[in-house]
Amino acid sequence: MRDVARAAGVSAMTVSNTFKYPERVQPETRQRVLEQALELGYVPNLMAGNLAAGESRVIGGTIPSIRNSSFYKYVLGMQRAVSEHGYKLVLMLADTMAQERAAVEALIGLRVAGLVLVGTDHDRLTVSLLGKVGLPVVESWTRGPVMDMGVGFDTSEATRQAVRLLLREGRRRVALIIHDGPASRRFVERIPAFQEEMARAGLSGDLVHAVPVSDGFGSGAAALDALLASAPDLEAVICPTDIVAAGVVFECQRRGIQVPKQLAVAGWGDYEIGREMTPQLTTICPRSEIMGSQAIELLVERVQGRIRGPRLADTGFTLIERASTQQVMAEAAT
Amino acid sequence: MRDVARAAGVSAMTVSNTFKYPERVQPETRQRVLEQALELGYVPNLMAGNLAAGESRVIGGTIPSIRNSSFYKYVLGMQRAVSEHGYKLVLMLADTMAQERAAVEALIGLRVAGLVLVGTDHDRLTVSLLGKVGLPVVESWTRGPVMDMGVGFDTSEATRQAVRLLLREGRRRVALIIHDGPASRRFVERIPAFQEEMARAGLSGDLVHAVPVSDGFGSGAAALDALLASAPDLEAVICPTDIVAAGVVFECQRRGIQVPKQLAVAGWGDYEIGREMTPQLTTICPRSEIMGSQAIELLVERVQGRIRGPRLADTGFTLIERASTQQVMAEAAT
DNA sequence: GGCGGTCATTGTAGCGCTACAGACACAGGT
DNA sequence: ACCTGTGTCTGTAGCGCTACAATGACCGCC
Repeated sequence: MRDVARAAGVSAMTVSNTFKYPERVQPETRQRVLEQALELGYVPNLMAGNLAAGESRVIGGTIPSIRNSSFYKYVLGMQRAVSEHGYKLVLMLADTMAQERAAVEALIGLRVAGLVLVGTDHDRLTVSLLGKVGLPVVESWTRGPVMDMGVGFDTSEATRQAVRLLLREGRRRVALIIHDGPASRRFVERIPAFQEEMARAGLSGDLVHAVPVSDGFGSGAAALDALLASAPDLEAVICPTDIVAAGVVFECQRRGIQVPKQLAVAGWGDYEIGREMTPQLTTICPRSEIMGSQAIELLVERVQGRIRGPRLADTGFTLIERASTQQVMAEAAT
Repeated sequence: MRDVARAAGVSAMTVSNTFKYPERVQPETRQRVLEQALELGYVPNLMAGNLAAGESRVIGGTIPSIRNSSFYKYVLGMQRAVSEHGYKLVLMLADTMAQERAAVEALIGLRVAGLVLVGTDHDRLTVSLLGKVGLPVVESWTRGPVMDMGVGFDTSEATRQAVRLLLREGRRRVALIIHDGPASRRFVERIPAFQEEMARAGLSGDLVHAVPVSDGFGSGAAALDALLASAPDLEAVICPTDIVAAGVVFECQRRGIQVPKQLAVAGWGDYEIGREMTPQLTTICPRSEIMGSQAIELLVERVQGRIRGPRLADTGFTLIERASTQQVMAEAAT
């Protein structure tokens, strides 16, 4: 900074102001400073700046995996919102709670202005740490209870709507596939909603099967295999993601089971593949991008002191009905 | 830090050492400090630390999009390698050159130890800036020429191998689909290799069609449409990604074109969908995870002064032959 | 008993920047 | 001539930490 100041014939403070408060310095002076900065390859040291100012315009986020296209849109939403507010978004990967804890510590170490985490399953230490440092935190993909603020939609209601759709189409023997494993507890929430809705129709909600996240399409094949073994009269499945649903459909094609005629398949997440494959997948669209931007909005408002206390934003969902669950005329329509 | 020091009855320096050089302080003292830190929710301020020490253990990365599963593995590889070396990885999204420039500036501002960028297409200012600050940079998914260091594989050779495979299977009318748009210039490299290899077999290499990245599966349908319009006798297509290849296959299913019998379809990237769909996709496997970890290895070695000067690591590729291009017995084998 | 060596711990200076208060020039009003 | 205000620029102190040198305390050895 000193070099730039000298080169431009001004004081260090003027260089600082040029970058932080451009309107405080005269256009010509600013111009001269910027030219010299460019010439010398000077980029203000954010670390020193934030240290001195005691605040940062960086928001941290952890993402459990970048495999899914829902997360893609979710991150896009966050990115768009941070840009609009003049913040930066830095992301760290966290597939396990231990990794999440390490990521959160690093981000606190960077003294980010706020944090966006996925879900409500966190290490005890992570939670107590966040409580102590008092950093604004948004938990996404959840309806709570949250540490501080949350964004998400009602997955129980979404599950119930999916069940009702299948029942309306005349299916009786309906199964629910979920994911299990350390980072997947959020799928478990869907079970009671599924069972309640089945019970309300006088049906059994015992066909629940869990598969690991990591197997992707393969999970669909495995789940179908297991479900058909215990229920050969299976008529419909609700999958944890469109990926699994696609896996189920592909496996049906291999086995000669007709979808949707013999088996209705509902997905979750409105992935691209669901729109493109044949038959197209019925799915729950989570409006991930809005969830991402909403998370940032909450954070920014909190940082700016415009809101305080716990918040929980409902970003809604849509049940998109497509060919994979439609009993009648499904093939004729193509 | 002072509070922790007071609470543990030691000096601030001892607290600092406890975190930065645990072996320098006696186990009991260390224990006492760590307890107090946990109690008070103290996390060392990385910014102040890095500022004082003049170095950081953070590596920055930009990713153009987190839509693809190749990038998923690539990022996983980087993450694994940074953990092994005691570094942190912070990621920023950059879909356009302008966004990349902003991300690079922010990361330089954070005074990261090194940077991993995707591809060699960068804003002029980004390149000159990186040159001036002298930060170690790895460009990935490329064979150069690079600013500093690079990792990647020979996409021309991969293209040639794909063409040869199709010719061996007896296809003559072969098309190449690529992506275009600002962030996709790397696909263009494949064109000369395609045309050369076709010419070598005495065939025309004029069937080259570009589609936008953003349309996903839809690009496949669009490309097939355009190609069939100009060449109804089309026998094979090489796609820029497995997503596009899947889109082509889905479109063929809609139109009643048999794959691979009437049309051979080769993908690129070894995405999950290519293994799971029917027919399975022939594809170029880029070994993305190794590319990610190799990028970090280069950076760490450079930072530690064990290597200097330009580097270009070849992480190789594999041509995986599956049903979507096999002329004979393709259906009988299922 | 004095000396060097080792080890745990501690002061001090300074990393690069910004908040804040002050300085200085100039305009306009009285 | 004096004051007030405005707009632009500058000096100083200090953000939280670490490098480095320095301080003791203790040990073993001649």
